Amino acid sequence: MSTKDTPSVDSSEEDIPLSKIIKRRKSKGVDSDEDFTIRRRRSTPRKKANIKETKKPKAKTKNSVESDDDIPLSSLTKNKMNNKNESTNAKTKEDKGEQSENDNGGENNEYKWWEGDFDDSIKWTTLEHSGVLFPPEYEPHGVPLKYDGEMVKLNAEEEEIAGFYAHMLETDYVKNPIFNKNFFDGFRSVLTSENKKRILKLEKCDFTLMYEYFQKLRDEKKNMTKEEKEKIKQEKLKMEEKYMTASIDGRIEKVGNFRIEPPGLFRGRGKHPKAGCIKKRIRPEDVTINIGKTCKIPDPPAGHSWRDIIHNNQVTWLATWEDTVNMTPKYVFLAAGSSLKGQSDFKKFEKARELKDYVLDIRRKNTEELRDSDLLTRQRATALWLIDKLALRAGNEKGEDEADTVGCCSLRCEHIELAENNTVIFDFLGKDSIRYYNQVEVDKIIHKNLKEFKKGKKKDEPLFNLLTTASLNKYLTSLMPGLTAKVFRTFNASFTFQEELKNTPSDGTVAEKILAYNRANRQVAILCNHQRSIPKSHDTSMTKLKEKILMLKYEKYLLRLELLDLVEEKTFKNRPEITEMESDLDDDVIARKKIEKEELELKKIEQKKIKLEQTKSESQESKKVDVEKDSNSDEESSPKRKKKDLEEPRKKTKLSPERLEKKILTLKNRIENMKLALTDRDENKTTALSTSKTNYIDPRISFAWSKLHSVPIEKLFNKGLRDKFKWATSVDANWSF
DNA sequence: TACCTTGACTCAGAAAATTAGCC
DNA sequence: GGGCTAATTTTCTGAGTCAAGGT
Repeated sequence: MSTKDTPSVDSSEEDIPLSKIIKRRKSKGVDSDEDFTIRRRRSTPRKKANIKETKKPKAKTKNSVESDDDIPLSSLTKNKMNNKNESTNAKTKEDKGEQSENDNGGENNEYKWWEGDFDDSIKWTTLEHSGVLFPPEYEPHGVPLKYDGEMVKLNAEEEEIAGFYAHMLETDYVKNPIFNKNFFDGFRSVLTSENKKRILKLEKCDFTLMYEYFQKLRDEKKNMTKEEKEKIKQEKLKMEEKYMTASIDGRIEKVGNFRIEPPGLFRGRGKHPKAGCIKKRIRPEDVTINIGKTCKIPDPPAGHSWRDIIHNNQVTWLATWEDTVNMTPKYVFLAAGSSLKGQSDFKKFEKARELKDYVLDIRRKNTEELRDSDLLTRQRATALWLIDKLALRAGNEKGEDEADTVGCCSLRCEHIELAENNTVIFDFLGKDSIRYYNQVEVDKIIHKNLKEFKKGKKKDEPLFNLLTTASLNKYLTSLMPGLTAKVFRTFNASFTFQEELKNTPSDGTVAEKILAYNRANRQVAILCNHQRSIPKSHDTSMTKLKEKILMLKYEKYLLRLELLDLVEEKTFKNRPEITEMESDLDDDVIARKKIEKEELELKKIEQKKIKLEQTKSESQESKKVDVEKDSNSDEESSPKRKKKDLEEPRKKTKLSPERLEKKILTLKNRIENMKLALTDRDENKTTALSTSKTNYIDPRISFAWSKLHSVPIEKLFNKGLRDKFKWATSVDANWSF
């Protein structure tokens, strides 16, 4: 089970109702940070100016007017965002370097919204963009479908749909009966009446000709010359360029998903009832554009028109259309590194930090409510306990036409098993149909409550039958403004991460520190149940890496023997790094590595010989001498010789003791680093670290840690993350979540 | 419902490893 | 033999995709 070392309740306030405590604290200006062992981050009360309550946008008319008269954001005052005592000395030269890397196209006048206040109820005052990019029109290839052994010529529409399926022949989707049924229904619906009479069963359809044709195209593309590939890339870039950015309040920012999703088969996850349904082609007539009122409306593709043009500056999307499978809206947004997304991220993490001031009281009140006489209250308290301790998602109700996945509020009796010693076994499919399995020892009262909630219910009945996410969130908001179930996940992820980072060896190497960082990250990923499928090549690459380490150890062993031949061992009396034998390098391994090394050398010699013979046949006699020389060495390396060699003294490098010593130490470092990489990779095979890093862990923790331990931020965040989190770069080494 | 965040997966191309050739 | 560079192959990374959540 994942546990978190979260703060304990302040005993002096234990018996006072939560609402009174909050009121009392607010009136006294008491900051509950005192309750925490982690470092305080501010002396002034948490600024509220930056964290405005999220106003529910008013119901908007289709053509609501943008407020062009609003004050430009850039003119707003300097801020308190990374509070003064933290940020004043944090602007190092290094920071400036980082910023220049992050800004748009190398310009230095980047909009640093985090250095001022921002009002996020109005998302923009002017917004200009080029609309969306449509996928190319379908071009028929004429490859037929085989039905019951006979060729069937398809028209363009039929062929396109058949092609969607043919593309997926090697995937697991085609093993899913729901996927197949939905596809086949969709396919038959576009068939001509003649083909409809003929094509009756999917099992009799053979898409391999099309599949092979697509493979051929793929190979051709792969085998293009570098120049051809580059030309295509440039052409694509040229075509896409204008869609890639938008001008928001006069600033150029990147657009995220400017490409309209191409038609295809819906790849619903898990047992999604609509998996395999046809996603129809989206036309300009389906797309609504959101743009500044005075800005130029992008031209739709020739012969087409947009569905609608609106000017709604209370939302961030640039375009929207309706998904033809689930009838839900899809949007085009700015990229993750944009100011709007950055502000949203910042707000999210500040909200989670705000919870730190409330969480002790909320937990205490919740502990009381676990024993409340009212059933709804007990259910709510138990659910909140699970959300807090296990970082479960809220768990909204889901429709019949969606995959059967659950979160906390939608858990059913069948999803938990009550075992001995107050243990609860959770086993259900969560978001994306990822299995959540956890055996947890819980508080006695939780076990008792769950038992009570299950009593008399069938296995498919809801565990928390009186609770909904809406009612839970309404309750949470009454405890802290803007608090919802989701905030607990962010709070606990960031808090856990910060706590785990305390295990960083401050005198360790950079590699050791990174391992500690990844381990902390991994604890969060485990807590949030972020899984990934084991990479196909995992076992092979692990074996390879292990063998490589052994080979290095063997080489180090040879050098050590040589050194000890030249220098007396007692010289290295207090130098275990020189004298110590590698624990896993026993006689068998030494013998095996010896053979491997020799085989490698043999191979090299043979290759050299082949090469030389080629040269010889091509050119003059003068090479003959060399060839003979090599042939001799080959003779010596015959299997017979190999066996003999095992008992013979090893070859020496004839290096000086100083050089030998240096080489041994270099090898030692290489071995250590490789071992760390191996451990890291193995521990990571089923856990996806990126999701928590991107969405749940406050990036300021990482920037602070990177400064505190002198680990380059590039080792922790890739370019995309550095761009996304540029607002967090200026925290100092002692910043605390 | 509308709007936005969270999430796993894919695949192109970057990076690393390996090989070849030269001095 | 060793050090270096360039070419080629293999492995890994991350940007992009779009589905699936929460509020």
